[in-house]
Amino acid sequence: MLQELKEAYGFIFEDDLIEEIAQVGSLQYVVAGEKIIEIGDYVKMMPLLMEGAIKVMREDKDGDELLLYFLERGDTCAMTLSCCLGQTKSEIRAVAERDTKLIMIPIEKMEEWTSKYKSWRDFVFESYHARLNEMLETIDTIAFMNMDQRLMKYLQDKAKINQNEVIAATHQQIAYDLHTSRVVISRLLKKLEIDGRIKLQRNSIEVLEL
Amino acid sequence: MLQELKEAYGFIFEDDLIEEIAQVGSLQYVVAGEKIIEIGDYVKMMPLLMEGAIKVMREDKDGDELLLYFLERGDTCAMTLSCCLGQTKSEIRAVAERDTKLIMIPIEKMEEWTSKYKSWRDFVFESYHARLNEMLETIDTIAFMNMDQRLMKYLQDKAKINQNEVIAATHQQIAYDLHTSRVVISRLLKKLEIDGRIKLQRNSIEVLEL
DNA sequence: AATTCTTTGTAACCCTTGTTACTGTACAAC
DNA sequence: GTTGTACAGTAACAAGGGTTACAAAGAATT
Repeated sequence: MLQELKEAYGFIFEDDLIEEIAQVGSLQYVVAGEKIIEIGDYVKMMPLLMEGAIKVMREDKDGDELLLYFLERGDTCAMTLSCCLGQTKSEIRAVAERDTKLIMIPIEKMEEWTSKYKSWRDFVFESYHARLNEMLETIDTIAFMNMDQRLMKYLQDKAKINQNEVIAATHQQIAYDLHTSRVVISRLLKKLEIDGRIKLQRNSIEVLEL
Repeated sequence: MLQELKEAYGFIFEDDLIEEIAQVGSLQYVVAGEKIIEIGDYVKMMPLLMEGAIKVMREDKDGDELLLYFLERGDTCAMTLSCCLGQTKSEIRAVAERDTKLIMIPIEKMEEWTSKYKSWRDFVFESYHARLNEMLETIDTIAFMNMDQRLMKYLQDKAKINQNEVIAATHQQIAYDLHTSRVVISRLLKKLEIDGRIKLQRNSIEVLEL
């Protein structure tokens, strides 16, 4: 674990801190599609993403969903972080987008490391910064873009995070992520295909324009 | 200044820190409507809100605007905070919603206080937490609500932040904040008036249902 | 091969929101 | 008072996107 930690976080954390993480952190593997955190959960551990990717979603009272953003290696979930510190319930749902390896850190360490390690403080601040910017981008997307543009951006983001220009997803699944209906997605996807920007197959979409 | 600082922040900051703030901070008065930070500005000072209220806006390349949230006494702008730490440009615009009194802190102090004062760390984390939740609420609003609901929520929020159930605003100004057109706002306001939820006058709106 | 289930394509329709255009009214400046 | 300007009301229409309904095509099961 130590070696992997150094690979993923060696550039930002001091050796002392990395060793502490290796000691108190517990490895956890999550297969693609599996839920990591549910809305309303109390968060007792903070995840550091080692490998894979995580999809962060928002849901309202009526069960309407919306994709917020993806997390990659080196990221941590600032929302979770925020919940850890405040001892509040999770406001979001996290689902493994790919097979994912996490290191879970007990929240008691948070306070300790924050005063002890400058690199940890910087990491936490940087995470908040990154997450606020992701949220801003999400707001830009839903506030200023039409559904066809949102869809294209979604496909590009998803191809990138899965490191594969062929996306495995049904129209219905995409519709959930973008908080719209399957019919709308089918309609727009067909239009994108006619325009030569994607190629449609059953259960998968190839993004031609990246 | 010391006395006011104790009133506004005495419950969260140690006396030592409050004295430091009083020493290095500079008071600044901003009248309602005046701009505080523009998109693209480099941020050299961090504001602590003593009195008044600030409106935080997002704008895209085409000049389309959207209100993100309001800040009140005791708040700081986490976006600014985030920019200070990262030495990046502002992603948002801040405008005084009411006459506002700020204490501006040089960003050099940030790093120092973060390692020195636990209460400062907690404040910064709490600010991030609050801002992330505001952003989530903003996303909920634009993603899950219709324009009539958004408008009513906007009027209520604005009445609250201005501590006055009579809102001074033209339909056009509201339209900018909600990123829609004047005609749409006029239409929906008239409907809200017919439903007995507000009362319309020229240049002002009285919110009856709070 | 026949059946069933899942996924996709598409038409028709409706509602919300955005656009254009025109009118009337309050208010300030002259 | 007359004029000009900002603000508000409203009609008519357009566009985007949500809904319902149904058909066709793969894939899985029997």
